[in-house]
Amino acid sequence: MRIGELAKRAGTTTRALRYYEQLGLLPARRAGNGYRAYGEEDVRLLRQIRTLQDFGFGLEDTRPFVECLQAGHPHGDSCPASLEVYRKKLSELDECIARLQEVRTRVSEQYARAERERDALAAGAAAEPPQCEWAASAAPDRNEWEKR
Amino acid sequence: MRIGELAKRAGTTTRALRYYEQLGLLPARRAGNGYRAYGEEDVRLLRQIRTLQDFGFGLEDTRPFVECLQAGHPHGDSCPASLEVYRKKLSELDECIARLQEVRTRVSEQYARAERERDALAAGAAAEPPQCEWAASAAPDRNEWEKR
DNA sequence: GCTGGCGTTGACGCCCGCGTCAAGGTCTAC
DNA sequence: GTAGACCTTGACGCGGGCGTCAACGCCAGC
Repeated sequence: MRIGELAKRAGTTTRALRYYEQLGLLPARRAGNGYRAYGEEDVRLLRQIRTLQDFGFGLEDTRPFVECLQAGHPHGDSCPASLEVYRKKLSELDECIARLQEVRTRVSEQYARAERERDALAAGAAAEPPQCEWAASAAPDRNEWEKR
Repeated sequence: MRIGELAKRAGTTTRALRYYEQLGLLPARRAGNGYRAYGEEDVRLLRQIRTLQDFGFGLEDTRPFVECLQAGHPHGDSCPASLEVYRKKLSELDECIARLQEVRTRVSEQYARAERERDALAAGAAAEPPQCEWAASAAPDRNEWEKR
């Protein structure tokens, strides 16, 4: 199988495959004409990589899985190093989720406060609706709360 | 106030300030010698930027807040455009958190499965210690990872 | 023999928010 | 006058995962 077909079968691009080879993931044999030559096992490797990427793993994090498959194990996660990556990623995910939830809380607090203040202003304006101009200009200048 | 002092007071660096100016956030007056000159109001702008950045806002997302302050409003979020950014960010956060939780679930499933298989192998190895090779290779090919 | 579709390597581009260096100008203190 | 602490602009680097182009080779079909 040549690079184009492998890319198609794994749902990626030739550029990505060459990049993986450059990283030392997914090395390729060469045909007589210099073309890269792949086999069915490379499809598995590649699918393993893509699956982990979908999970947000970086390419380096996929390396233990790939090496595990290359070593002939039934799954990419049949090796201790892969399990270790799982554990690391799970704790990273937990940390990340917690951080995002904390941020979400704080942002929504800010949003609620800002809306309350906006509504308070609108209510105040509605309470004393049509005011003559000199009265308006004599009132505390709403638009210039900031002294410069 | 010159750039170094402003940076120190806002807890950032001169490089960041120059970058903000380049983006059109935080423009600066110039002193006679060409040095950038800042006032107290710039401290407020900068603190607004830094706060939002801590929330994970991109610099462009902070622009409405900064412009709102520059327009003389009491808070960076006193303007509709800022509220709109809040809303957009909240929905982005929700989406992101949901995605991460989904991923977390799937990764932990994979992890659990991989550990079960490891333990099963260990138990099997302990139960029938020396097994012939053809029997080991006849193991059932349990769930494939994923395709896509 | 020519076209077109594959393949090859190499190199630069992108995004974002700066860090870091280079080569110089300005101001203060001794 | 000179050290050193600040300032200026400009330019390149980085990380991750490729996209995209250039310039060329290989091979099948007409």
